[in-house]
Amino acid sequence: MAKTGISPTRSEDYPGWYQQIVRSADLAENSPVRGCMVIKPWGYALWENMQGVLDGMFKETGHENAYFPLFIPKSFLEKEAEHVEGFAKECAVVTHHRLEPGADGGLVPAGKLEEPLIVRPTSETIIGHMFAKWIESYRDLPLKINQWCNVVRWEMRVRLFLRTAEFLWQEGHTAHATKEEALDETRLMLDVYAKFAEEYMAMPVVKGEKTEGERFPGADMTLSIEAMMQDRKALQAGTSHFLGQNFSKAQEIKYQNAEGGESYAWTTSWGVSTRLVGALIMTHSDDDGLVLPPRLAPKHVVICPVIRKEEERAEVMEYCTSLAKELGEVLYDGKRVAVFVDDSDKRGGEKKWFHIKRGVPIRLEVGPRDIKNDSLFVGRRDQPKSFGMPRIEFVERVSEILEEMQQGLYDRALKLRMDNTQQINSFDDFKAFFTPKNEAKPEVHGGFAECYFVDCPETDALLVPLKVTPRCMPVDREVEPGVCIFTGKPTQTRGVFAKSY
RNA sequence: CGGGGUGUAGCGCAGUCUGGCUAGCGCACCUGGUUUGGGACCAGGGGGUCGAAGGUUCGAAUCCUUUCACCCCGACCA
Repeated sequence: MAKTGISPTRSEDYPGWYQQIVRSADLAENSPVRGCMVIKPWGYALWENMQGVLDGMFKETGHENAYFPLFIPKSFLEKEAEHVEGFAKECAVVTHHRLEPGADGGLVPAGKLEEPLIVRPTSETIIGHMFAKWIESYRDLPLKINQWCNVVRWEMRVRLFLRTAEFLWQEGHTAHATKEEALDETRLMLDVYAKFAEEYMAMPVVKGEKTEGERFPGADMTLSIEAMMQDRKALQAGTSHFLGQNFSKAQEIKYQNAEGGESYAWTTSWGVSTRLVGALIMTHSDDDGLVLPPRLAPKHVVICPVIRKEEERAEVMEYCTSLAKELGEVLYDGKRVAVFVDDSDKRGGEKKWFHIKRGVPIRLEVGPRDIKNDSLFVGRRDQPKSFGMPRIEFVERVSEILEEMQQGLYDRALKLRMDNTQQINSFDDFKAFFTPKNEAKPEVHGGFAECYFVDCPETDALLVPLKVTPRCMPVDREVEPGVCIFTGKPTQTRGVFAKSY
């Protein structure tokens, strides 16, 4: 069948396809508030599953959750110079605390605040302030805190989940006695993110260090995980920052060491956001709709009763209910298989497409014919054709099938990345790699280019017209001497370059 | 903030140049019927102060003035 669930398709119009996926899968929609989205139940359930897994991983690595204020006094943000510069342009500012009736019948702000409050764009400053109070002795370290919250960054251009003015995230903040310990923490949390991305989202990532230009404002080192989307652009999916003593010095996060002297703590921060939902969509979904990795899918199996005559209803429904109960006892990935019966009065085809678009991994169709044979009609979201299978066999194998799907998604995504990653050794080849054949309406092109380079302003300047950025300098790779393809200088640094979101 | 564009039903649009019946169409929605192993069909129906304000006119979605909002391309985007 040529007809696709989603129009436009990926190759016709990738950004348009993305928007349609979000809409058709009922994940989120725009709100009356500029730049802010409404996350709908199906999208939020997905986020909740992500939260659940990550939260468990944070706790396993010794972190505790806490909550800090939404508002940050302006003076707090002013303490770390680079930090101010990085965020000042995109802050929402609260200046009043009351509304009064105005002349034209509307309301006007009144009660001007002595000091404006900033809606947090990130919480280093307010959390650092509290850390300074909580930390007195080396015995109070390390301090490892995480917060799940919303933040606001006044973006001019927004895309649902990928970049919105308000978004949900977690931000981890830790303080350590030594530099080495803080660096270990920074690396550890990057590993946690990479593990989550690969094992749960089925999304392969490149772990690496950011160049100076791409670094978090106020950090000494920023690590990130970078994933390739289906249009071959890179998406930064998580970051972990080593903040050195920049914030501890700005905020007086000091402790008394074992020798009795006073030392500044070493701090880190790390975060992932609802952008991961966007990453998930762009990694796996196809021209028929959303595709969810089973480990994060809010529902694994939907049972669609096929009822042709009213007399059949009771028997079919009873069969479906008992099947749902039986499947619900099966364990997948350490939890019960999430199964539900869709008894809405949609027609068969419409119902099928509804669940395809929403990415439910497995659809089961059960009608009188199947009941007679004690078999099921099984549709897998990763395969175009449905097939019959005895009920007993399906119940036995459901967990295995889900895991097979999970692995299949990862393998497919990894293949896409490998097929579109090239080692490039000259600037001419580099330009050719990133220049679309059709400038007016660029086709899907490029990918990840791995090149020797020197992180310097000359390099950055050459990248600007190509709209390419250094994504990261991969860690865990052997270092050999080479020549920078941009400046011709000798170097030992290799980077991954790509167009990005 | 610069350049371009668009505001008409929940969504997508036509109508505006050249003013004129009760403002239309597709999808969605509601009702009834026929259907139902795959995105149904037939019939009927509900839903609009045409972005806002002012003006011209016998008459404005349409012309004029002002204004607001949004979108696209730049710029910006830890």
